[in-house]
Amino acid sequence: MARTAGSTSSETGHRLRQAAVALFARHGYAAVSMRQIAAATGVQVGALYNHTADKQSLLFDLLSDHMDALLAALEAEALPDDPLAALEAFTRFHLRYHAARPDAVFIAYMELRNLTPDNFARVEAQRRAYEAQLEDILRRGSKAEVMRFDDAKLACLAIIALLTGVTTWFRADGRLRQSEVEDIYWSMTRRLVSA
Amino acid sequence: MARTAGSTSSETGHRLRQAAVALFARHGYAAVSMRQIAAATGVQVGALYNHTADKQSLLFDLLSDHMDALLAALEAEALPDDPLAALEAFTRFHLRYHAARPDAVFIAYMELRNLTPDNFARVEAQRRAYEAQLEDILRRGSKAEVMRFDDAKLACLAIIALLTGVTTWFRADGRLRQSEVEDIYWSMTRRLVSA
DNA sequence: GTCTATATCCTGATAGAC
DNA sequence: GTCTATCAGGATATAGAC
Repeated sequence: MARTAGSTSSETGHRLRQAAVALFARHGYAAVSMRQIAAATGVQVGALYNHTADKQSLLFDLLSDHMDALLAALEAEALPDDPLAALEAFTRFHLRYHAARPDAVFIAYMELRNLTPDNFARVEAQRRAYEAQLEDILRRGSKAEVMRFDDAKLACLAIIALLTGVTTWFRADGRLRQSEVEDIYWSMTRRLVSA
Repeated sequence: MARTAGSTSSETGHRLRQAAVALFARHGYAAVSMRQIAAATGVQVGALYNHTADKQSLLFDLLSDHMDALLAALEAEALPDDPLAALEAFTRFHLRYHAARPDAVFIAYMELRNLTPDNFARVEAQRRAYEAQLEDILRRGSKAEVMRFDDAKLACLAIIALLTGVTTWFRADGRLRQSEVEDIYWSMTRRLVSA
């Protein structure tokens, strides 16, 4: 597990993490003080340290737990064997999962540089494990000649960037519904690698 | 002009801005102190304030000047009238310009949230002006039936995300040369909107 | 234009009462 | 588990000598 200290299940611990995710997403890790987090949690600052060893552990736990949950959710999807069907399932899963938790997604790639080198390496490994699943789909699609691209690694990174970019503008009450966005982005992803 | 105080042309002013871009890109605006910037500039902290009104103005000037320069460089490209040729020119320009100044590009979209609301609005307007150029190409391509997509705005955002994502992994001494990356990404961009 | 010194405030983290 | 009080240090920004 990612946790180094403190409890996840306690009510205060839960509120602490919710407050930290929201504040880090809005202002950035370095710009948010433990006092601000305490206020948003509804306790005094000293009480926070019953639930996290320090500020760095708090950030690491948020990121690492997010990546754990993302990987677990993807595995629970049970992607089809057919490469094109798997790519569609991955695309829709990625969009749906990320749209549902914009704050956690945002800090998971904006606050990487505020992790200590050790913690960064661990979160990076989790991120690579996730991307490896997409790259595997692409390689299988290329081998089966139902997909075509110049470079599997770059196609993988391009699709991740394309899909994750949605989080910067998507709003649940915006012009387009979640399902419409999914359809449009699946259309673009399919074209990107079409044979 | 973006500048609110201080000089651009002085030697110290120039070093200050170079140091600030590098440090903000590596550690983030909020995590970098004026003392660190002074040390990297080669002066004492008090001297910085002869070249910038305060830390916020420094950030704003860096971002705003970057966007100004990006827009000016794009206009200097004199994109072709033909929509597909224009899209290729835009794609290669974007990749080339961004690969050449990774630090400035990085902070230009990572540090937006550390701008005051007024400053944020101004930089956002500059960014929209840049994206509007791409959207115009796409609309002309659609009208001429040499491009096809479900939604011009989303296709625009998707292409920007796709291309800008390159900055997160591209290294001049990496596996691929700049020209190879350009070719591969132009290939993917073309497919994305192909009729 | 740069320096040193300083004002004022805020930071993460801890100690010990309850 | 939460509180109050506090420590030691670092933050931005300014003043005034040179």
